[in-house]
Amino acid sequence: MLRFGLCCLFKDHAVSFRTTTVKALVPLPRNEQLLKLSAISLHNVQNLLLALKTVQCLGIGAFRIMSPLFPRMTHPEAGYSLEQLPDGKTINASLKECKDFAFVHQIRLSFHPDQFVVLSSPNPRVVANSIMELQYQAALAEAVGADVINIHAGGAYGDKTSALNRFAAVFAELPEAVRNRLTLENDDVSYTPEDLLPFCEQQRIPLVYDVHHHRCNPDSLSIEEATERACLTWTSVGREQYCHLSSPRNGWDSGTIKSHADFIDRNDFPDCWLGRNMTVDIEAKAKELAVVKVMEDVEALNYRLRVQ
DNA sequence: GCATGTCAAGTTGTG
DNA sequence: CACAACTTGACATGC
Repeated sequence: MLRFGLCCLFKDHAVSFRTTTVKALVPLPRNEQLLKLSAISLHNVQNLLLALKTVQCLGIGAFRIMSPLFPRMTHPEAGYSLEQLPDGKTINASLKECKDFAFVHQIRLSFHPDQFVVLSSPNPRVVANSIMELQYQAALAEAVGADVINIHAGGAYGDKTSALNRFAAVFAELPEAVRNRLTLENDDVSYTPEDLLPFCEQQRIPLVYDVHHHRCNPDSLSIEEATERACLTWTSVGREQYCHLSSPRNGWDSGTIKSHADFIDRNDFPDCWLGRNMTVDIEAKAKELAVVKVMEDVEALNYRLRVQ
């Protein structure tokens, strides 16, 4: 069965996530910082549960959790632990509720740390910060039962092989909670599926195949070949494949193919994905509306196949 | 109230 | 060399 995933936010449903900035926190005395962070974190975890319930009502099978669910948690100055927050106990209880709900309803959960997490960087400070952030996301993933923390390979620095070697050295030393969740995704400027597949196969890191990035940044592999080989990086470790799908904002002949459209053009849905066992995250600005539309389109495509 | 500029962090490619 | 694009709002500030 194909299952479809929503990324982080909703368009029409009343689910909201709050955040704050270091700039706003730093002038406050510590106890007021913690009060503010506590209120935001509590709000966010309660809305995460609401998000999961909404997703379940819509028949959506996966949800990507916003990285700053607990904003600034790993920041050197403003950082904190849940135990330090006045509502820490309630927050932990709510996390458990999210985990139970996702398990009962089989909603697959994932994280996607943003571009600042770069394990291949030649700069040790960047790598150290990245590891901190991954540890935070792994603790969160553990608490809610998420099986995927997906990142990009990072910069190429003019030499992808050396960059991937640096990545491998860091990967080997990561805590188990990070290592067994970490996945790599082909990106739209540097690393193609062809660059990453041998590395992923060798390191036993699952490859999240982003077909939109592959179309923006192609290699010698067809979509069918990339899908199949990426699939093996998941099934060989007993896991369900994960892919990403989006459509270009202004069509494929515009100069802005990398930016995401509101909805998925049904022609962008790869035929070879029909009937597969995998999760597909829908990266589209119309959020849950776009996921629901893809599910309807795929239903129609399946119907047409059955009739033929 | 409402409009507007800002927000921790990295890297690449464009103008 | 500066800035936008990745993702995207929500927040903080100032009128």
